[in-house]
Amino acid sequence: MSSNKTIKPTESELEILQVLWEKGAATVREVHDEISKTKDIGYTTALKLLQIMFEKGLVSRNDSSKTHIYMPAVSREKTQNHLLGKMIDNVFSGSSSQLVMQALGNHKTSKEELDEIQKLLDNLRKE
Amino acid sequence: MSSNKTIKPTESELEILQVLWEKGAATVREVHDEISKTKDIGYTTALKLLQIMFEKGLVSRNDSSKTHIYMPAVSREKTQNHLLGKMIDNVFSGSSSQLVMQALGNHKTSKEELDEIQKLLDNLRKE
DNA sequence: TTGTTTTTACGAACTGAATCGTATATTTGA
DNA sequence: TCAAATATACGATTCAGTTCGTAAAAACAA
Repeated sequence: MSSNKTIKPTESELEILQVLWEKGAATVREVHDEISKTKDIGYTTALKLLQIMFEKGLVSRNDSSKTHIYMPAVSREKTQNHLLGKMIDNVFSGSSSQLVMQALGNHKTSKEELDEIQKLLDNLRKE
Repeated sequence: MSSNKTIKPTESELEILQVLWEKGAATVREVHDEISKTKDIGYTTALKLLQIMFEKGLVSRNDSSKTHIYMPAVSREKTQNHLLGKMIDNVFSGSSSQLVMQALGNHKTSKEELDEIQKLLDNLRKE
Protein backbone atom coordinates (compact mmCIF):
# COMPACT_ATOMS: atom_id res chain seq x y z
CA MET A 1 0.00 0.00 0.00
CA SER A 2 1.50 3.31 1.12
CA SER A 3 5.21 3.02 0.62
CA ASN A 4 7.16 2.08 3.63
CA LYS A 5 7.81 -1.53 4.18
CA THR A 6 11.43 -0.76 4.76
CA ILE A 7 12.25 2.22 6.89
CA LYS A 8 15.28 0.88 8.53
CA PRO A 9 17.97 3.49 8.63
CA THR A 10 21.26 2.44 10.15
CA GLU A 11 22.77 4.45 12.93
CA SER A 12 24.87 6.53 10.57
CA GLU A 13 21.90 7.12 8.39
CA LEU A 14 19.91 8.27 11.36
CA GLU A 15 22.58 10.78 12.20
CA ILE A 16 22.22 12.21 8.75
CA LEU A 17 18.47 12.15 8.85
CA GLN A 18 18.57 14.10 12.10
CA VAL A 19 20.47 16.83 10.34
CA LEU A 20 18.14 16.86 7.38
CA TRP A 21 15.03 16.84 9.53
CA GLU A 22 16.47 19.74 11.46
CA LYS A 23 17.50 21.82 8.50
CA GLY A 24 14.84 20.72 6.07
CA ALA A 25 17.40 20.45 3.31
CA ALA A 26 21.16 20.50 3.11
CA THR A 27 24.17 19.97 0.90
CA VAL A 28 26.70 17.28 1.53
CA ARG A 29 29.02 19.87 2.97
CA GLU A 30 26.45 21.15 5.40
CA VAL A 31 25.64 17.66 6.52
CA HIS A 32 29.30 16.86 6.84
CA ASP A 33 30.09 19.99 8.82
CA GLU A 34 27.23 19.36 11.19
CA ILE A 35 28.19 15.76 11.85
CA SER A 36 31.84 16.69 12.16
CA LYS A 37 31.00 18.62 15.26
CA THR A 38 30.53 15.46 17.21
CA LYS A 39 32.35 12.86 15.19
CA ASP A 40 35.30 12.30 12.94
CA ILE A 41 34.10 11.60 9.46
CA GLY A 42 35.53 12.17 6.01
CA TYR A 43 33.74 14.31 3.52
CA THR A 44 33.50 11.54 0.97
CA THR A 45 32.11 9.25 3.59
CA ALA A 46 29.24 11.62 4.18
CA LEU A 47 28.78 11.92 0.46
CA LYS A 48 28.74 8.20 -0.02
CA LEU A 49 26.24 7.74 2.76
CA LEU A 50 23.92 10.29 1.22
CA GLN A 51 24.25 8.60 -2.14
CA ILE A 52 23.38 5.26 -0.65
CA MET A 53 20.48 6.76 1.22
CA PHE A 54 19.30 8.25 -2.04
CA GLU A 55 19.37 4.85 -3.70
CA LYS A 56 17.44 3.41 -0.79
CA GLY A 57 14.87 6.15 -0.98
CA LEU A 58 15.63 7.54 2.45
CA VAL A 59 16.41 10.94 1.03
CA SER A 60 15.56 12.79 -2.14
CA ARG A 61 17.70 15.32 -3.86
CA ASN A 62 17.66 18.27 -6.12
CA ASP A 63 20.53 18.16 -8.57
CA SER A 64 19.48 20.94 -10.86
CA SER A 65 22.57 22.78 -9.80
CA LYS A 66 25.90 21.10 -9.54
CA THR A 67 25.89 21.13 -5.79
CA HIS A 68 23.18 18.65 -4.92
CA ILE A 69 20.70 19.45 -2.23
CA TYR A 70 19.39 16.62 -0.14
CA MET A 71 16.09 16.37 1.65
CA PRO A 72 14.61 13.73 3.90
CA ALA A 73 12.28 11.38 2.05
CA VAL A 74 10.93 9.75 5.18
CA SER A 75 9.20 11.68 7.90
CA ARG A 76 10.70 12.00 11.30
CA GLU A 77 7.51 10.85 12.95
CA LYS A 78 7.04 7.77 10.82
CA THR A 79 10.62 6.76 11.30
CA GLN A 80 10.47 7.29 15.02
CA ASN A 81 7.33 5.23 15.26
CA HIS A 82 8.70 2.47 13.17
CA LEU A 83 11.83 2.17 15.24
CA LEU A 84 9.85 2.48 18.42
CA GLY A 85 7.63 -0.39 17.36
CA LYS A 86 10.64 -2.53 16.64
CA MET A 87 12.15 -1.75 19.99
CA ILE A 88 8.94 -2.53 21.81
CA ASP A 89 8.84 -5.90 20.08
CA ASN A 90 12.48 -6.79 20.31
CA VAL A 91 13.37 -5.43 23.69
CA PHE A 92 10.18 -5.02 25.68
CA SER A 93 8.36 -8.15 24.50
CA GLY A 94 5.62 -6.08 22.99
CA SER A 95 4.71 -4.00 26.02
CA SER A 96 4.73 -0.33 25.19
CA SER A 97 3.87 0.61 28.74
CA GLN A 98 6.95 -1.19 29.96
CA LEU A 99 8.99 0.94 27.64
CA VAL A 100 7.28 4.08 28.82
CA MET A 101 7.87 3.23 32.45
CA GLN A 102 11.52 2.53 31.88
CA ALA A 103 11.94 5.71 29.93
CA LEU A 104 10.23 7.82 32.54
CA GLY A 105 11.96 6.10 35.40
CA ASN A 106 15.52 6.30 34.26
CA HIS A 107 15.96 9.36 32.15
CA LYS A 108 15.69 12.86 33.41
CA THR A 109 12.46 14.52 32.50
CA SER A 110 11.66 18.13 33.31
CA LYS A 111 8.50 19.30 35.01
CA GLU A 112 7.27 20.84 31.78
CA GLU A 113 7.69 17.58 29.97
CA LEU A 114 5.90 15.72 32.73
CA ASP A 115 3.04 18.16 32.38
CA GLU A 116 2.82 17.49 28.70
CA ILE A 117 2.78 13.80 29.25
CA GLN A 118 0.10 14.23 31.88
CA LYS A 119 -2.02 16.08 29.41
CA LEU A 120 -1.66 13.36 26.84
CA LEU A 121 -2.46 10.77 29.45
CA ASP A 122 -5.64 12.59 30.41
CA ASN A 123 -6.75 12.61 26.81
CA LEU A 124 -6.04 8.96 26.32
CA ARG A 125 -8.12 8.03 29.35
CA LYS A 126 -11.11 10.00 28.18
CA GLU A 127 -11.54 7.51 25.35
CA MET B 1 33.58 1.04 37.35
CA SER B 2 30.88 -1.56 37.11
CA SER B 3 31.34 -3.68 34.04
CA ASN B 4 29.21 -2.68 31.14
CA LYS B 5 30.69 -0.33 28.66
CA THR B 6 29.46 -2.52 25.87
CA ILE B 7 26.00 -3.91 26.14
CA LYS B 8 25.13 -3.85 22.54
CA PRO B 9 23.38 -7.02 21.57
CA THR B 10 22.43 -7.33 17.95
CA GLU B 11 18.89 -8.14 16.97
CA SER B 12 19.54 -11.85 16.83
CA GLU B 13 21.25 -11.72 20.15
CA LEU B 14 18.31 -9.92 21.63
CA GLU B 15 16.01 -12.66 20.46
CA ILE B 16 18.11 -15.14 22.31
CA LEU B 17 18.36 -12.99 25.39
CA GLN B 18 14.59 -12.72 25.47
CA VAL B 19 14.39 -16.48 25.66
CA LEU B 20 17.02 -16.71 28.36
CA TRP B 21 15.50 -13.91 30.40
CA GLU B 22 12.18 -15.67 30.16
CA LYS B 23 13.40 -19.12 31.07
CA GLY B 24 16.25 -18.12 33.31
CA ALA B 25 18.48 -20.73 31.73
CA ALA B 26 18.29 -22.95 28.70
CA THR B 27 20.18 -25.35 26.48
CA VAL B 28 20.94 -24.60 22.88
CA ARG B 29 18.13 -26.89 21.89
CA GLU B 30 15.61 -25.11 24.05
CA VAL B 31 16.67 -21.77 22.72
CA HIS B 32 16.53 -23.07 19.20
CA ASP B 33 13.10 -24.63 19.62
CA GLU B 34 11.74 -21.44 21.08
CA ILE B 35 13.08 -19.24 18.36
CA SER B 36 12.01 -21.71 15.69
CA LYS B 37 8.42 -20.99 16.59
CA THR B 38 8.60 -17.63 14.93
CA LYS B 39 11.55 -17.88 12.63
CA ASP B 40 13.49 -20.26 10.44
CA ILE B 41 16.85 -20.88 11.97
CA GLY B 42 19.29 -23.77 11.90
CA TYR B 43 20.36 -25.48 15.07
CA THR B 44 24.02 -24.76 14.53
CA THR B 45 23.20 -21.14 13.90
CA ALA B 46 21.65 -20.86 17.32
CA LEU B 47 24.62 -22.69 18.77
CA LYS B 48 27.08 -20.39 17.08
CA LEU B 49 25.24 -17.34 18.24
CA LEU B 50 25.29 -18.54 21.81
CA GLN B 51 29.00 -19.29 21.53
CA ILE B 52 29.68 -15.81 20.23
CA MET B 53 27.53 -14.30 22.93
CA PHE B 54 29.49 -16.28 25.46
CA GLU B 55 32.75 -14.87 24.12
CA LYS B 56 31.30 -11.39 24.31
CA GLY B 57 30.13 -11.93 27.84
CA LEU B 58 26.48 -11.55 27.06
CA VAL B 59 25.70 -14.97 28.43
CA SER B 60 27.38 -17.32 30.85
CA ARG B 61 27.23 -21.06 30.72
CA ASN B 62 27.47 -24.15 32.80
CA ASP B 63 29.33 -26.88 30.96
CA SER B 64 29.78 -29.31 33.78
CA SER B 65 27.63 -31.71 31.85
CA LYS B 66 28.08 -32.31 28.17
CA THR B 67 24.97 -30.40 27.26
CA HIS B 68 25.83 -26.81 28.07
CA ILE B 69 23.36 -24.67 29.87
CA TYR B 70 23.29 -21.00 29.05
CA MET B 71 22.21 -18.12 31.24
CA PRO B 72 21.93 -14.41 30.61
CA ALA B 73 24.95 -12.48 31.84
CA VAL B 74 23.35 -9.07 31.36
CA SER B 75 20.18 -8.06 33.09
CA ARG B 76 17.05 -7.39 31.16
CA GLU B 77 16.60 -4.06 32.83
CA LYS B 78 20.09 -2.79 32.22
CA THR B 79 19.95 -3.84 28.62
CA GLN B 80 16.59 -2.23 28.09
CA ASN B 81 17.81 0.98 29.61
CA HIS B 82 20.94 1.02 27.60
CA LEU B 83 19.12 0.52 24.34
CA LEU B 84 16.48 3.01 25.35
CA GLY B 85 19.14 5.60 26.01
CA LYS B 86 20.65 5.01 22.63
CA MET B 87 17.30 5.34 20.93
CA ILE B 88 16.51 8.55 22.77
CA ASP B 89 19.80 9.97 21.58
CA ASN B 90 19.80 8.67 18.04
CA VAL B 91 16.16 8.97 17.16
CA PHE B 92 14.57 11.48 19.51
CA SER B 93 17.45 13.94 19.74
CA GLY B 94 17.79 13.33 23.43
CA SER B 95 14.23 13.99 24.47
CA SER B 96 12.87 11.12 26.50
CA SER B 97 9.49 12.78 26.80
CA GLN B 98 9.21 12.87 23.04
CA LEU B 99 9.78 9.17 23.01
CA VAL B 100 7.20 8.63 25.72
CA MET B 101 4.62 10.69 23.90
CA GLN B 102 5.15 8.84 20.66
CA ALA B 103 4.97 5.52 22.40
CA LEU B 104 1.80 6.41 24.22
CA GLY B 105 0.24 8.02 21.22
CA ASN B 106 0.73 5.33 18.67
CA HIS B 107 0.73 2.01 20.38
CA LYS B 108 -2.27 0.49 22.06
CA THR B 109 -2.12 0.75 25.80
CA SER B 110 -4.73 -0.77 28.08
CA LYS B 111 -6.49 1.09 30.86
CA GLU B 112 -4.56 -0.88 33.46
CA GLU B 113 -1.29 0.13 31.89
CA LEU B 114 -2.35 3.74 31.74
CA ASP B 115 -3.17 3.55 35.43
CA GLU B 116 0.27 2.24 36.19
CA ILE B 117 1.89 4.97 34.20
CA GLN B 118 -0.27 7.52 35.97
CA LYS B 119 0.92 6.23 39.28
CA LEU B 120 4.53 6.53 38.25
CA LEU B 121 3.89 9.99 36.93
CA ASP B 122 2.37 11.06 40.23
CA ASN B 123 5.44 9.86 42.05
CA LEU B 124 7.80 11.64 39.73
CA ARG B 125 5.99 14.91 40.20
CA LYS B 126 6.16 14.72 43.95
CA GLU B 127 9.90 15.15 43.74
C1' DT C 1 27.95 -53.51 21.72
C1' DT C 2 27.18 -50.78 18.00
C1' DG C 3 24.65 -47.85 15.09
C1' DT C 4 21.77 -43.60 15.56
C1' DT C 5 21.07 -39.24 17.54
C1' DT C 6 22.63 -35.27 19.86
C1' DT C 7 26.02 -32.10 20.95
C1' DT C 8 29.97 -29.04 20.47
C1' DA C 9 33.57 -26.84 17.79
C1' DC C 10 35.10 -24.54 14.02
C1' DG C 11 35.79 -22.77 9.62
C1' DA C 12 33.82 -20.82 5.35
C1' DA C 13 30.75 -18.05 2.73
C1' DC C 14 27.83 -14.20 2.27
C1' DT C 15 25.96 -9.79 3.28
C1' DG C 16 25.57 -5.09 4.47
C1' DA C 17 27.54 -1.13 6.69
C1' DA C 18 31.13 2.20 6.97
C1' DT C 19 35.18 4.35 5.45
C1' DC C 20 38.31 6.25 2.40
C1' DG C 21 41.23 7.13 -1.88
C1' DT C 22 41.35 8.47 -6.42
C1' DA C 23 39.60 10.17 -10.71
C1' DT C 24 37.00 13.46 -12.94
C1' DA C 25 34.04 17.38 -13.54
C1' DT C 26 32.70 21.99 -12.15
C1' DT C 27 33.10 26.34 -10.00
C1' DT C 28 35.54 30.25 -8.45
C1' DG C 29 38.58 34.01 -7.77
C1' DA C 30 43.11 36.21 -8.43
C1' DT D 1 42.21 32.79 -18.18
C1' DC D 2 43.65 29.12 -15.50
C1' DA D 3 45.18 27.31 -11.10
C1' DA D 4 43.07 26.13 -6.78
C1' DA D 5 39.18 24.67 -4.45
C1' DT D 6 35.02 22.12 -4.38
C1' DA D 7 31.85 18.64 -5.97
C1' DT D 8 30.40 14.03 -7.58
C1' DA D 9 31.13 9.23 -8.79
C1' DC D 10 32.83 4.98 -7.91
C1' DG D 11 35.64 1.25 -6.63
C1' DA D 12 38.21 -1.09 -2.87
C1' DT D 13 38.79 -2.36 1.72
C1' DT D 14 37.62 -3.58 6.22
C1' DC D 15 34.66 -5.25 9.68
C1' DA D 16 30.79 -7.31 12.02
C1' DG D 17 26.85 -10.10 11.85
C1' DT D 18 24.51 -14.16 10.21
C1' DT D 19 24.20 -18.54 8.41
C1' DC D 20 25.38 -23.08 7.58
C1' DG D 21 28.19 -27.38 6.63
C1' DT D 22 31.13 -30.70 8.34
C1' DA D 23 33.81 -33.12 11.67
C1' DA D 24 34.43 -35.09 15.93
C1' DA D 25 33.00 -36.27 20.52
C1' DA D 26 29.44 -37.90 23.65
C1' DA D 27 25.04 -39.91 24.87
C1' DC D 28 21.54 -43.06 23.95
C1' DA D 29 18.84 -46.96 22.64
C1' DA D 30 17.91 -51.40 20.53
